[in-house]
Parts: sequence; C-alpha cells; structure tokens
Amino acid sequence: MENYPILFATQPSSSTCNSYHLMSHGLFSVSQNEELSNSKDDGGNVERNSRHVGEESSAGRDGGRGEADAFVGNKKREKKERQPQYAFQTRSQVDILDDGYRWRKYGQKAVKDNNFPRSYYRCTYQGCNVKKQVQRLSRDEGVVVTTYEGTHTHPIEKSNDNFEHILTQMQVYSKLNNTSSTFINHMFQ
DNA sequence: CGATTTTGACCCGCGC
DNA sequence: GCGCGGGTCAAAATCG
Ligand SMILES: [Zn+2]
Repeated sequence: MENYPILFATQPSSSTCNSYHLMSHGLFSVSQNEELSNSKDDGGNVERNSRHVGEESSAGRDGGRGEADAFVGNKKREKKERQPQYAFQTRSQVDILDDGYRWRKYGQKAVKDNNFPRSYYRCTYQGCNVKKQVQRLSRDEGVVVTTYEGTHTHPIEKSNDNFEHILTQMQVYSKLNNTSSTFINHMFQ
C-alpha cells in the first residue's frame, strides 16, 4: 500500500467527496452474469500438485488451488461453479470504494486491451468466500468497474454511508433493470 | 508483531 | 501440443 500523497481530510471538496458525488451523478450500469458456460467439466479431477517452486512442496492443493475439498471422495465435482457475479461500474477517481466489508487483495493482473491492471480482492471474514475484482477502463480513467461474486455470510461491520447512498441511487435504476434489485438484495442481505 | 499488500511464478481452459 | 489470457498462490515486504 502506498502512502497516499493526497491529503483528503482537508480537501475542500474535490477528491474524496467529489468522487462519490460523481458516482451519484454518473451513470450506473448493473449487470448480472450468472454462470452461462457449464463447460466446467475439465477432466474432473483434482490432482495436480508438485508445485515445488523452490522448496516447500505444499502438495495437496488441487489444480484450481484453492478449493481443497478433495475429501469426501464420493461427491466429486460439485463445488466448482462460480457463484453469480454482480458487476456495476461507476465514475470515480478512487477504486477503493469502501462498501463496509474488509477486503484482502490477493492478486493483480493486467488485462489485454486495458492499460490499467485489474485487482482481485477477497473478503477477510473467516468462512466468507466472497470475491471482488476492481477494474478501471483505460479509455476512461474515471470509470471503475467493480464485480462482486458470492454472498457474504456475516453482517457488515462498518457503517457504509457511501455505499448506502450509491445503492439508493441504484435502486432507481433497478426499476429498469430487474437484475439490479437482485444485486442489492444480495448486497444488503 | 500480526494483518495486509506486493509481486513473480504457476495453473488452467481454450484456440490455433 | 503450445501459447495466450485470465485467475490464484505464496513468499517477502510493508503498514499500523
Ligand atoms: Zn464477507
């Protein structure tokens, strides 16, 4: 984390607040991508391993590395589906829109056709597997796309005033888009 | 000192 | 089969 060279606290009304305000006025696009491709069958086996990149053979990690439910051998192939994703894009200068949850960044990759990298976050609550990825369009530096995946299994710990405002705005749009309401539903829960 | 970010390596599905 | 594009891990660095 780099130190923020900006001192927002004393900002007249530009950076911090400004960004959120922009969001309220900016356009909102909510889209829901539910697993459309079921071609997840992949060999159907979780048995990669040998990842000794130097030392440390943490064998046991399955191919996807991550899910280690290689147990209970009978029911294989069942927890692989990506949960529905809810994406919305906003106009903002900061990509860290605090939604009230605590996120731990676990990756950052550059995507093709985009000069800006995409960041991958994961909810830090134990047992909560919600993921989120933040992307910013190279074309429009001001546009940030945030995609959530999964649903939180715990209450929010922070009072998210900002987001509440945003959500309210979104609700307006939800009338047009049925999917938006679903998103909000998952969000607030 | 623990939690989180940084960052390169690795993995995997897909198209060629 | 290989390379590309996208996603994730984990060790080291960094922050609070
Ligand atoms: Zn959570």
